[in-house]
Amino acid sequence: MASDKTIGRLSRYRRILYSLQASGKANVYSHELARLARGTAAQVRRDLMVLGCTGSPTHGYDVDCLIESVAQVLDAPEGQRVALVGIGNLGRAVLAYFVGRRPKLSIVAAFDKDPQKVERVTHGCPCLPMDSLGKTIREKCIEVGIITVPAGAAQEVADTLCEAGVMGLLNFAPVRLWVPSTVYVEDIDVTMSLEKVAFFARQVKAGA
Amino acid sequence: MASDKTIGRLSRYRRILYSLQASGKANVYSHELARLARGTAAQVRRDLMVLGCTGSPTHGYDVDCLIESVAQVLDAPEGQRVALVGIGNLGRAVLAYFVGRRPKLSIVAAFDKDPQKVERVTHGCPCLPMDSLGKTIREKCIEVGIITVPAGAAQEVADTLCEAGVMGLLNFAPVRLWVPSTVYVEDIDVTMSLEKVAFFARQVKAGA
DNA sequence: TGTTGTGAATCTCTTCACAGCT
DNA sequence: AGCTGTGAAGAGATTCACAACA
Repeated sequence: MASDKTIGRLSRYRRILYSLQASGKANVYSHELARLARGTAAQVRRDLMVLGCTGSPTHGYDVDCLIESVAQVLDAPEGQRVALVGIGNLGRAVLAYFVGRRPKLSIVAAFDKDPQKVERVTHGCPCLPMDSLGKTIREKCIEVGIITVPAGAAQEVADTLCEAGVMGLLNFAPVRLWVPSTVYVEDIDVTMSLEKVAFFARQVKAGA
Repeated sequence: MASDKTIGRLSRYRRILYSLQASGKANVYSHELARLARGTAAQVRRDLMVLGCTGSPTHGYDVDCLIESVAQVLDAPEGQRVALVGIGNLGRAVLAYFVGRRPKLSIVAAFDKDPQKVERVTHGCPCLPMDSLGKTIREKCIEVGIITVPAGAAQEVADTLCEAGVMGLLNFAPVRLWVPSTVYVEDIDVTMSLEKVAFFARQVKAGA
């Protein structure tokens, strides 16, 4: 149905729509949304086609309706639970950002192998010991895992998560994870992104 | 010349090549590299075409030669300097990961508006006050900026960085940055990635 | 045999362009 | 006039497939 890329952009649109809503804007044109989302008007319209929601030539799209429609695609009606593994600086940053932001997608448990970090509550999220990982995933019906452990520990964590029934992983560790083909993995590779930026920063200077 | 995507993959290949080198492997076939990089053999060969380096049907590619060739594309001979702005959990995570990892791409200064965090050295990187941002960028000839400040502060930081001559930005803040068209921006949008993972985690379960 | 290097084919994503609407 | 919705065209990236080679 909707491609990987479209799903990503719908998420981005949603953030923009929330801020438009907060600023009291009731309607939005595709070209406005495009400007705010680094895209073209045609692309926005294409993406919005996957939602049921239709726009009007006179007022554009209704902001509330779009938010509703995006939620219908992106959010699970019954909600989805997420576990974060690795409470280092990165893990804490992700926790701090996410807690309470999406009612339908909440980080319900964090794990670390360091007992110092465990048995506390960080950003409203209980921190649990690593050896209870599989058990907790099953008990709390957690479907998504965020891996913020060092590279050397990532595969083992992924194995435990997958075995416990997680169907999607957001992986910050700079290694390829081997998981069953039914599990969706998205990598966030900061080194790659930074090297890309450095490369194109140079190109611009050299080229046109 | 080389596309955005190819440059990204070259960076990924490099990491894999380093680990192959560390494990004493002298040669590698395209299909091996593909397996380690989530790609196809044909794709790897295409990507490697942009390097001068050529492989042999009998032994595949020479690992040392590939590393050398990738460096010739990705690294600036004279090196590039990076500044990180925003020493929160996320900023510290990025600092900790990067320090000393790439001789040709080093974070030479970090900035924060909180005086508590300033005048210290984190992970071998001097932390400076925000009001010296522009001045330091110019003095140290910094070409790349990493933005790890909250969303509300990101645009202002970007403005200062661009004005001081930075040509590339790696942006973690969930906002669109407005910069001159000569500046390359790469966004890392964790919310988007997580929502994508959650979406496809559900699809797999529902679909095939 | 099994690999590389690459033209050609294919697939996917994006943009164009315009009918239909208000 | 200026927008949406969308078929069709275009651009870009990936994969195929095979000649050349060791």
